[in-house]
Amino acid sequence: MESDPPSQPVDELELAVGLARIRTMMRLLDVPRDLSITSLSTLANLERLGPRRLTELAAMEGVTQPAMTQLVSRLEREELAERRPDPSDGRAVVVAVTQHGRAELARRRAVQAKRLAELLAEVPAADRAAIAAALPALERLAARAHGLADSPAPVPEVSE
Amino acid sequence: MESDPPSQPVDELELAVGLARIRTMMRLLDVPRDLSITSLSTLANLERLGPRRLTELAAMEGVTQPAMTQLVSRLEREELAERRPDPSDGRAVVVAVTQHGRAELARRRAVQAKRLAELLAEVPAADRAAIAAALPALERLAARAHGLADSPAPVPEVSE
DNA sequence: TAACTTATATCACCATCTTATGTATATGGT
DNA sequence: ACCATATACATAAGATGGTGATATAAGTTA
Repeated sequence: MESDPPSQPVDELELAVGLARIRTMMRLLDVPRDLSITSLSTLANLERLGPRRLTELAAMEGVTQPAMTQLVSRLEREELAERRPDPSDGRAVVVAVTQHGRAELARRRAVQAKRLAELLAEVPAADRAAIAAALPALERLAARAHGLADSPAPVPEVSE
Repeated sequence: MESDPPSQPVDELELAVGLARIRTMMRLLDVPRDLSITSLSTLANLERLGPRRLTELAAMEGVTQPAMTQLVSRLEREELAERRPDPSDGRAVVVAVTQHGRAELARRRAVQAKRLAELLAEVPAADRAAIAAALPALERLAARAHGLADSPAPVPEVSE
């Protein structure tokens, strides 16, 4: 759907190395340890995309369905998310983030943002600019990996 | 095209969100599951920085020392890394990546690079360019988080 | 309605982390 | 030189979060 000129200016191998380091960096920036990475990522997806089926969430996170069942149970126990029946399918469960879940996400992001700001302050201004410029592109890249990304209807979301 | 020294043009909150998604993306791109994320990150650090003390590695990865002891034992069992005595300190252990470890790293990176290339092909060329342009900046940012980064002498490394 | 598929849950097991603690080697004050 | 303390790593026991196999209930198809 969009372009692929002759040359690709990206060294994918170097990108793989760099993004792996970013991954480690984010792990180090993480707020203590009371919620797993996968749980947080799932919460973030729910916030971004709206309520989703359990199986769908499992696929997005690249974990098995039983793992997602347990993960959602944990989220529910802490009232960060909730299960709802699917009116169109009695077998299915629709998972939605709660207000508390949103607040928790915001809280953690604020902490990470603060730490990121400290790191950013240590690199050249040109680096900050390059990172800021690439951020939307990185988001779009990440969206591709989700398989579904933002596409399947963001859903207005019923407030709780 | 960029640069604005005084103000910092980075929305750290948005960056936290974006990099969290990149983190999830990298998890999805990961080669199956026979080596943990921390193990891979440790191997990569050893390759990049040269042999390091166990405790130092633990700090870099943000895990406890016992966790690193076990992790290194696993790496050693698979001959991806090895323990060496520290001539200057009888208590200490110096961990080094092996040839096999390097090869394994290269293999995995090649797979990830291939998958990244597929994703990159789906985004606009301008996005690829922006990402390529930001990559060195991202590496430098990640280096900051390591605490030690590339600074403490890259060490020539004795070949095995 | 029987046979099959699909969505989720449950179970037993495994990997990897944590905290608490043990052991050996350094190091510093006397 | 010696004892007290600190440091580097190892070990043990428990928690957490994943996996594969399988159960259950609800849709789907013929």
